Amino acid sequence: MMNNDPALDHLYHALADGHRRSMIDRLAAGPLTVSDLATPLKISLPAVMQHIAVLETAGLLHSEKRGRVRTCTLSPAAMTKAEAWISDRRRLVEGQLTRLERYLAQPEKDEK
Amino acid sequence: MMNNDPALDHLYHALADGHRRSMIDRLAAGPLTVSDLATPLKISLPAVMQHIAVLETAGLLHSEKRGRVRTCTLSPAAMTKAEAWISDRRRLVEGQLTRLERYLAQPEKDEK
DNA sequence: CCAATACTTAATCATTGACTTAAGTGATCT
DNA sequence: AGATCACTTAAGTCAATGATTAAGTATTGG
Repeated sequence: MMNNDPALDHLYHALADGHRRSMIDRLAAGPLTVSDLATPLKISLPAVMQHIAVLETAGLLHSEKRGRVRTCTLSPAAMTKAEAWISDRRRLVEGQLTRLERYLAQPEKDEK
Repeated sequence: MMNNDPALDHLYHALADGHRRSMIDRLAAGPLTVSDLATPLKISLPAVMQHIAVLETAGLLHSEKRGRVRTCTLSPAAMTKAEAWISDRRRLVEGQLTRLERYLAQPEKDEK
C-alpha cells in the first residue's frame, strides 16, 4: 500500500499548519535565513526552528549553515509527490462524475 | 493571508494519515458504507467514524444515512483546493530553478 | 415482538504537537 | 579579549489526536 507511506504522512502533516505554509510561501520566492523566516511570525525563534525541522523531515526544504547563519531553500521534489497523490485521486473521482454525467445525459432507451 | 486558512489546515491534516488516505483511495472507486470502509482496516468501528468525521470536516467527503446505513461519497472540490495550493508554490520554486539554470547555462562573459 | 445489524455516543488514555522560557554554543565585530 | 549575533538545546506546559472499550439507538429480518 502506498497509503502507509510515512513520507506522505510527513508531507501532509507539514503542510497542515499556517505558519509552515506561510514559510513555504515566502521561501518560494528564494532562500531565506532562519531569522528572515522568523521575523514576520509572532512566535519565538525556537518555535520557528521546530517548524523548519518539520519541513525538513518532510523533505520540503533543506538548510545549510555557513558561519553562524543557516539558510533554508525549498526542495520542489517533495511538493511534486504530495501534489501527485491528490491529483491522482481527484482525477479518479472526477472520472466517476464524468461517467455519471454521461449516464444521466444518455437518452432513455429501455423505458418502453 | 491565505495561509491562515483553517480550511487548508483541515484538508492537509485529513490527508496526513494512512488510514484516511486509504479510505479516500477506496472511495475514489465509488461510494461506500461505514462498514465497507471499516472492513479492511484493523481498527475499531468508532475509530473509523472519527476518521470519517475528520474527512467530512475537511470537506473531502459527505455522507448520508438511509435506514441504518450511512453511505460516504468523496467530494472532489476540496481535493482541488489542496492540490491548487501546492501546485502554485511548486510552480514558483520550479520557476526559480529554471531561472537559475538559465543563469548557469549562459556563457561566462566577465571572466576576462 | 425479538434479535441481529449498523452505526453512534461517551468516557478514557497514551502520545504527539505547538508552543514557551532559560541557558548554551560558536562565529563575527570592536 | 569581550560583546554581540544567530542560532541551538533543554525542559516543561497544555491542548489536540488517534485509539480503545462499553453502553446506547434506531432499523430491519424472522
